[in-house]
Amino acid sequence: MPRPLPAGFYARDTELVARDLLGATLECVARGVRCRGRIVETEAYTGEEDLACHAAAGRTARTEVLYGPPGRAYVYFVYGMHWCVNAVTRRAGLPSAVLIRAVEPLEGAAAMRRRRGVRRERDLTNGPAKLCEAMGITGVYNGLSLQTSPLRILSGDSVPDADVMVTRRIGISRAVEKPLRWVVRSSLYVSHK
DNA sequence: TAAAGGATTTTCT
DNA sequence: GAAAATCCTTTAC
Repeated sequence: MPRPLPAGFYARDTELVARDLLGATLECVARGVRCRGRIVETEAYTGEEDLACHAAAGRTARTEVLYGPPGRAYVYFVYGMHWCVNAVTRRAGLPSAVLIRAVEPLEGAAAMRRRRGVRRERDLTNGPAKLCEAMGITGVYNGLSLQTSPLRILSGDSVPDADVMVTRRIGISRAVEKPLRWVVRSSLYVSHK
């Protein structure tokens, strides 16, 4: 049986955590229904100096969780309608996190279809807000430990380096300095996107 | 397949 | 007041 990833897993360099989260299992128990998905795409937000990271705005009510201990969920609301979920990384005081960008349904696909509406199977969870809607993840989970129910990340498959793509993504429109973000995804996701 | 525009509200300037 | 760690639909090629 898979076990929750230990606290030490998250207390490392954010890009490493993003890489190693591939293949792990995201689990959410909402309204008594358990959904599980295999993580296939992640994105690293490295800290205050990363202008694309919410922590670039400094310590505010919104970013408080980012400044807290690693291994907690940072769930934020964006574009007036979407939720997205992150795993907080590095020690308390260093605000950084890994955005879960896509999963492959492993369990609870029926509930996912119900929440998302009738869609092509591939469109169920292939985006950061799509997977939250599918699994029932909302702001009520913000700040919770990822090692305990209802929202957890469990050890999963190890993904060979050969099956991992790493993209150094540059740019947000308004910034003078370019922020750096690291997108990491498995070829399994790429192949059927 | 790609590009463009709208939805909708929180957040910080 | 502007932009946002997105998604969906429509329109064009």
